[in-house]
Amino acid sequence: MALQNAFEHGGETRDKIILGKILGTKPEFRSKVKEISVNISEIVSAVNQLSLEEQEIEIKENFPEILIPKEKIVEREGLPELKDAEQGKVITRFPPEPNGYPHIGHAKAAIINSEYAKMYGGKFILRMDDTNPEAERMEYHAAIKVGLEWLGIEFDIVKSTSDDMELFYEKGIELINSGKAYVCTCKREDISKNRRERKACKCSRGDIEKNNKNWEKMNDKFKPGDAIVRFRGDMKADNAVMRDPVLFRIIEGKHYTLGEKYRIWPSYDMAVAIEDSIDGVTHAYRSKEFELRKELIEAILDALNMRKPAQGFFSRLEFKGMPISKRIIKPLIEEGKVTWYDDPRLPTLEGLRRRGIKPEAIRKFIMSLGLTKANTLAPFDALEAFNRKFVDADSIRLFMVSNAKKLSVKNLPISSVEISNHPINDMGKRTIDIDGNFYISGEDAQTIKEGSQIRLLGLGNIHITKQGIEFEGEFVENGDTKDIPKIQWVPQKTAHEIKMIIPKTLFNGDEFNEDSLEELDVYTEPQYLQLKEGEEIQFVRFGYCRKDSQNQAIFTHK
RNA sequence: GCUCCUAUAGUGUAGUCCGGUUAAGCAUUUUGGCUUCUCAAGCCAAAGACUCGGGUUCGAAUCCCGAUGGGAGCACCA
Repeated sequence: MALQNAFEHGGETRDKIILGKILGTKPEFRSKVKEISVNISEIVSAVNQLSLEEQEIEIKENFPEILIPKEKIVEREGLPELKDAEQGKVITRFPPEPNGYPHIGHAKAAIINSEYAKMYGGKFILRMDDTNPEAERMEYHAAIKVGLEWLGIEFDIVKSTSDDMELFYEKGIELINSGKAYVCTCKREDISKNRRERKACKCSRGDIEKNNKNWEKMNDKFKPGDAIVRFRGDMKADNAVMRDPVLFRIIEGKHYTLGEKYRIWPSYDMAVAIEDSIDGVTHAYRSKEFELRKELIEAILDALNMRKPAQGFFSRLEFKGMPISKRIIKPLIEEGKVTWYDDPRLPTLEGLRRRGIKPEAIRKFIMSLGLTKANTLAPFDALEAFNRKFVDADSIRLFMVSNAKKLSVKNLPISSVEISNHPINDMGKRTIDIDGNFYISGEDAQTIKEGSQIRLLGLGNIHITKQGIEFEGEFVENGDTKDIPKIQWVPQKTAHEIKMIIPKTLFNGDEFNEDSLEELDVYTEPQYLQLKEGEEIQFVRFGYCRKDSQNQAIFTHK
């Protein structure tokens, strides 16, 4: 063994390492560490005396088996195993609130939970968490559905939290009657202050009868803010969430599906606890800002003698310089700094889609992030790398020139040229008509010298006879393709002008990046017009872009 | 302020539960090479990490204690 180790590490080994290896593989020696370590030292020094060549000979003669390369460690695929998970019996869920457009953070929660359901052959629930009529709208509900569909996430059950209002009331009354909840009529500021100071208020001493009466009053007499139902937690608890939190409150706004049918609405904790329990959710994973609520949710379910799901948490997903929260995005839209929620600079699902990010890439990317609780600010280039791999295989290759310069070529022997749409995969060919008048891109033009040769990709070599604002050249028959600049081109006659939009980071630190959207007027081949909207293109030597419309393309990435 | 969570290369992670067969694996990034009628893709190679300080142990990324950095919660939002 010493021999092997020495050979693998340049002819030298150390006794400590050999000792570790022996103890690691043969536990029976662990009680005799002292004795064997003496032996090991002797062997090690003997081995180190040998030269690398001598070691190799020794190995070949006596232990040929160790020359066989070691197996690589297989990396775990996918998500880590769930605790207490039984094949076929796992139920997970994704409970978004329809209060905004879905973004990459939603994608993470949805993908992780759906993957787990898949992994265990279980069920996956979409539950619209709509218990705050003031914030929720059909528009958002629909946007979330569209986003999830785009991501390719499938659900076994689709429901809304508000489907179970009567049940929440039932459970709420049960809590009141068992003395585990009470109606508090204190002022909002006082409640908050008491929470901070860990003091109970007088309402918590009210008897059950009074609480029942007040609960009835919440239905009509009390105004929003006058009364709330609080869970009898522990005002002295270190976990502030446990200090008699809200279970129900009065909201008079119109709910987007139920209208004004109800005015007492359950809080998040109440709703989630009951819903996860009755929906049969076995494993509830959500982002870690909810971590403190785990204890509360379990306390509520204990108080009601209801089944508890296993709860897990993962870090929030955000990209550097790409804000996720409505609080930041909304003003940007209002000020016209970004156009809408589908602005390609935004990490919304719509934004990512318009930018040309594929749902498969998002899934892979999220899976690669793992399930850690450490804060991550994922760099966008990781997503791009995944996306590039998906997109490369079926992106048509097209020519596009920016900052166009004219080039006229004399004695062209042909009037059209056929160019392959993809270098490896069979995506057909296109024919481009040519008459000797081309556009080439300004960046290439700068490096072109009079008297030199360039190659117009797929066409042929050109001997440059004049450089300047406009270029002139002569066609070279059977030009050599080695060691010569190869550039893309577009015929002037059929050039189609489009706007190229290049999204950049929205924020540098806290500061809005005024140059976050670069716009270029570029020429591309007429073939562009034949493509479907949303198709991914690779503009040769420029990068991958998504066709946004007949006149506009969005740069995806290099 | 109080409470909780967290810490592995530039970045994201695997390994940590159950210390040794991993002088730390993968991906991304960067650089070089091969290939190529693209600066893409593909292939090959290189570079690069266990936050710090103690303790336990023959042996610590892994267990314990402390410090420090980062994040979250302390809403009648979810």
